Amino acid sequence: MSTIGKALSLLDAISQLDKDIGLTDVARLATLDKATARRFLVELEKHGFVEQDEETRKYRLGAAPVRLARIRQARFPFVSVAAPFVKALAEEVGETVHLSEFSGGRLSTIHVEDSSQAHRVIVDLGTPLPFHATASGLAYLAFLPSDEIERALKQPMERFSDETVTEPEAVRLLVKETARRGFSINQQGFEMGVISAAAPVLAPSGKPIGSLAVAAPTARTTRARMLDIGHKTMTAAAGIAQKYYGAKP
Amino acid sequence: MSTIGKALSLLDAISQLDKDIGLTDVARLATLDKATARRFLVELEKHGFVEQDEETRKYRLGAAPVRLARIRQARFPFVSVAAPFVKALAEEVGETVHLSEFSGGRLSTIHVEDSSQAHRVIVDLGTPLPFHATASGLAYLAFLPSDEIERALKQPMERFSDETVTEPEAVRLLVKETARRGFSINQQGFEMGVISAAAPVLAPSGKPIGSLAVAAPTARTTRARMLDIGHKTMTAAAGIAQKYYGAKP
DNA sequence: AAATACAGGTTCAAATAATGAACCGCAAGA
DNA sequence: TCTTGCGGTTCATTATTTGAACCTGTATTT
Repeated sequence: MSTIGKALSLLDAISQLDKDIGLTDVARLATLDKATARRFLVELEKHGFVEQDEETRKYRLGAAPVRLARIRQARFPFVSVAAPFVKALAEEVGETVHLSEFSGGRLSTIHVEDSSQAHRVIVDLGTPLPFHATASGLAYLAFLPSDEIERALKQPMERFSDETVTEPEAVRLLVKETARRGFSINQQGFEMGVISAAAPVLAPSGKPIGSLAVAAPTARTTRARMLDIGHKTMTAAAGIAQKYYGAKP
Repeated sequence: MSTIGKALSLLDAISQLDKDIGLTDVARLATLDKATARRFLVELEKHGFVEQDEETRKYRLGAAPVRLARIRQARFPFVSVAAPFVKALAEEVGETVHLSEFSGGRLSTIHVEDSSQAHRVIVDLGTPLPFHATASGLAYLAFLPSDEIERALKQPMERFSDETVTEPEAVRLLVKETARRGFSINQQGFEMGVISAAAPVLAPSGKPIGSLAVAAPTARTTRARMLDIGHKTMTAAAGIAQKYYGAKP
């Protein structure tokens, strides 16, 4: 892997932490030598992607991405266009709704609207969503060209819970079902006790750019309710796509 | 410069463009060999920091910073805390107000609230604000420890307009005046026809983290009005700091 | 109070990755 | 048809990255 790739992976590792991290730990986490990690951190800090706490000497994500994100969103306001739909859907179904976007070879959560109920699913911002083990991932996969689906099915499939489907053949079936239905359902494949339904947000070309997903505790879901939620999610996702691509110059 | 630094500078160059750019052009812009630029772009694209238009083959800023920015803002909600103050100030003074943050060795605009007036100053998101030639920069400088001020004054000072102050001694005077007064005033030093007033947003330690600035067309400003605006900006900046540092865990 | 452990940070010879001139193939314009 | 300029690639040369061992300061243990 190139130096740049390694540095960006280090940044990625830091971004997935919710607290500051020391040099030794971050080097171990990114499987880099301490000296190498330090050089990368210094370089990243120079550009504002990382910052070091002056007191504790620990490192954390810096402010530079905020600037870049504002620029990106001025041209491609995906989150701001989608936010009202996410909120409306969360209110309609009374469950946590999250939006993910494909970027850097994976799907990551970029917006969350929590359910108003006390017992609700918590989704972390920035979490990478594995294609085979989440409703969002399946919804995304299902609308990819078949050669890209096959390529994704060849990747090793990590097990996240007792219910994770890790057989390529079984995943292929789920993907086909999702494509036919228009939305996906994932039962506890990522986290026990959570069932999700998701629909892709499609570009005019037909290519998915991300997913909209509802995550509910299994305790209050039935098959019928999930199908209903799935349909509503599909409608909302289509609404996002229409507004996002319609409003652009 | 390290490979990482070069790649991040390339990313920075791309971010400052408001349209897509081709390989040859971006290589020239970043003063890199075409082959080198391509390798960097591929690496940056793998991680989602850059994306290539499938049709035109041109490159643009990717979606990865959006994810990182959301994570950063969940912990340090500088923009979202400041936004209401920015808006209120814009309404109060009837001019364009912008917020900048120090990151990666420079001050960049991260939020803008346009004046409601037809004749208004346009501030671009993401624009780097030179310390010596903008009100924001002077406000930031003025509250730095004196050794850091001196270091900044030793940097070469670019001329942006006929009115840009480029003499270190003259800038030092402006900085001293700003420190005494609590806010800065910059008359057409960055762009002709624009006069600005700015105040720093200070951390509890006393270190500035960014600036709040009002930019008005010279045509409708008087010295008295700018002083009034300056005071209001100072109050708003202090409000941001109080809320930002008060609300944190 | 001395000893230990471990943190952040640095050094420099050895190992590896970055570099760029020259190249290819293609498409638009002359 | 020929030329120009684009995106993209190649590979011998060159410069950068690498990491074991090293400092130094500070908690923690004995």
